[in-house]
Amino acid sequence: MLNEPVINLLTEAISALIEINPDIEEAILNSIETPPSLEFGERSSNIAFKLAKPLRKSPVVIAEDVSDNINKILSIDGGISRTEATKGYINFFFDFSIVFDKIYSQITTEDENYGKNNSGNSRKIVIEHTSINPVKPIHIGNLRNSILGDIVARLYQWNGWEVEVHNLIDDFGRQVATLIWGLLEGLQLNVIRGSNEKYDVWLGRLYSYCNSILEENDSWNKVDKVIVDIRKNPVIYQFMRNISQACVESNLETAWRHGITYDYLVWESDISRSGIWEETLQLLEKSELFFWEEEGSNAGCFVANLGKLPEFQDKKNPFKIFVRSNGVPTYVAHDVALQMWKFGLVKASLKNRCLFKQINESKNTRDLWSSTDYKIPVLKSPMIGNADRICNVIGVEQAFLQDIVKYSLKLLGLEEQFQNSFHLSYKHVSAPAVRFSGRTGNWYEERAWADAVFEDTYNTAFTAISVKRPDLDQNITKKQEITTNVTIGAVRYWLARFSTETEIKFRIEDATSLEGDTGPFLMYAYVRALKILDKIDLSSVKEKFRIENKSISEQEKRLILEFFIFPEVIKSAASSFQPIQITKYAFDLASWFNKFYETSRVISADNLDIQGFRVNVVKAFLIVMHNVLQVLGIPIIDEM
RNA sequence: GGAUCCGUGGCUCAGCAUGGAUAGAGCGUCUGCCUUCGGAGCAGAAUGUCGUGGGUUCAAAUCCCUCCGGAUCCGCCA
Repeated sequence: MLNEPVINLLTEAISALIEINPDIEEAILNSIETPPSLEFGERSSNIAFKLAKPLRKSPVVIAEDVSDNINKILSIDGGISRTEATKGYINFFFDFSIVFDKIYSQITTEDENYGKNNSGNSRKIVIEHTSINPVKPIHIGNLRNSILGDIVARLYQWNGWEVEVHNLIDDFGRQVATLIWGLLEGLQLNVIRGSNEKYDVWLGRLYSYCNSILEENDSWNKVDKVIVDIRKNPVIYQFMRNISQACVESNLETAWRHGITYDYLVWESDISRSGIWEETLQLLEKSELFFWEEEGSNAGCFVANLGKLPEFQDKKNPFKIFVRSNGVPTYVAHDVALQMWKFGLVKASLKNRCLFKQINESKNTRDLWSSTDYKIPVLKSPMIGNADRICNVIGVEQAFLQDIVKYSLKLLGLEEQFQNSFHLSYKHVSAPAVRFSGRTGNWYEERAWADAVFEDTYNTAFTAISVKRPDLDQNITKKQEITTNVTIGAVRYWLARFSTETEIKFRIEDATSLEGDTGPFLMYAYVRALKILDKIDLSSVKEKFRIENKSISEQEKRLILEFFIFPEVIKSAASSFQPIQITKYAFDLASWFNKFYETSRVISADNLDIQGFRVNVVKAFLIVMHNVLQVLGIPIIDEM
């Protein structure tokens, strides 16, 4: 919206110097940027540098020519008051009295939809996240996964996609079998559950204990037997399923308190028995790139020949085993089948039931469905799967396997699905001494569970609020409500504000921080803005005011510019799967509001025209900030 | 051995995709702003060979190569 008049003017002015072709059009489009400082205007173009070679003139001269041409054809209607050539750059200066008018009417008209677009065109994306083994509580590393996935889900909704969030429960894996082995052996008698201990926390301790016993006696083969029993013995299966279900429900409590919700729980055992692997195998067998190996070390295995793809040519071993010689498919084969199922390429005969009504931080309810082993489905379920796009949120250590999943689709000639398979990969959360690994059990680092981080942050926030709001001592319910919301905001923001390629170093004082580049900083800016409108007598505020560009301060201009770019940030963050872009934006927006707050008095403004203008700036800010917080899943509160 | 990612003030991180104006934040330190539209804030100061060495370019934190340091992956494990 801000760029369009700039592009039009540039194109017209440049056409006087050189013939416009699509390449130049694109170069003009890409040349627009935000200058480092407002002394260089509000928008600038470095197109003169790009034209230096074809025109065989210096960028400085070109910039001056273009700028002169623009000033000849300039009319104020587009909001641009003048241009200036500086050191080869062409800088555009806006008249904010005009520009703000436009953005204000757009923001107030669209209100809580400001920033949304329909580029998804109702296509469907399935986002899988969390997906932890149901034997332990959620730790801070899992929480990073969940929050990244949750924000990406919100982003896709804002981009007009239908979103379905899956959480895969691996109840057929080695970890569950280990736990079940321990329970069948009666090891729970040695790990007594505390009276207030959360169920998944206790299971986690028990699971850890099981591992240590197996390690001591080097008796891992006992787990192999349980793996078979779980599959073959209905009584043991049901026992396992009940334990897993209880663990998942305990995990869900943790997720919900952090504002994370799901649409569908996919149970690995249901998936395994639904026939999707067999169906997938039939499809794979039709391709000559997947075959049953008859000789060599892989004899008797069903393998994929990845060496046909340039991406895998330098691999030492281009053959990836999908089915072992004993007939059991590998993990990656399951993942390929699962991916095919999510795309609707194979039809699983799954039965579903509605488990819970989830309530998120905006008090909206959302049904949580689950696959089930019940003989008869409880209710008719909504359409599951049939995705146009898939995003799997999985740690970077699984990048190779996710590549195999994706490229298997390519080998099958499923180019469309190949292009729409995304792996949102992120690095681990680490402590100075230990890396939290769910596998080995050393995740059991004190205070690194999601619930513990929540509690620690809660306590820090509670102390802070006790100091800042002594008046709330009389209203403990309100105080707890605010503390809870501040905690959710702090933890969410902290886990989302790092690039996914950065390994987060877990330090409790960073995680629980409430000042500076944090969630509460954003929430506080919003509260401050609300308080202005609360306090001012709106009936005396001028709705039609006259203001000149020169009486609009730099802080006001910067804040208004932030309003403009929000819709672009929503698009960019979704297409790059980088929630950090939203946290950065939210922080900038709040920062500029705070600077505005310090320098531009609203209630005691110099005159009623300026006051009317500033009231509208505050109103626009509230809408944009509200929407950013919504995308981040940070609670929107009116006092703190 | 092969592959991928990371290395930016004392600490924790943005920026790199698509090369452009004085390399940005937050924390910590120091100085100011409590006659507060709510100080979880604001203004200012100090702190940088953007790991090293080369290359490409009018221009490199950003692209290419070398080396150093760190992480991860390359199972008939899941």
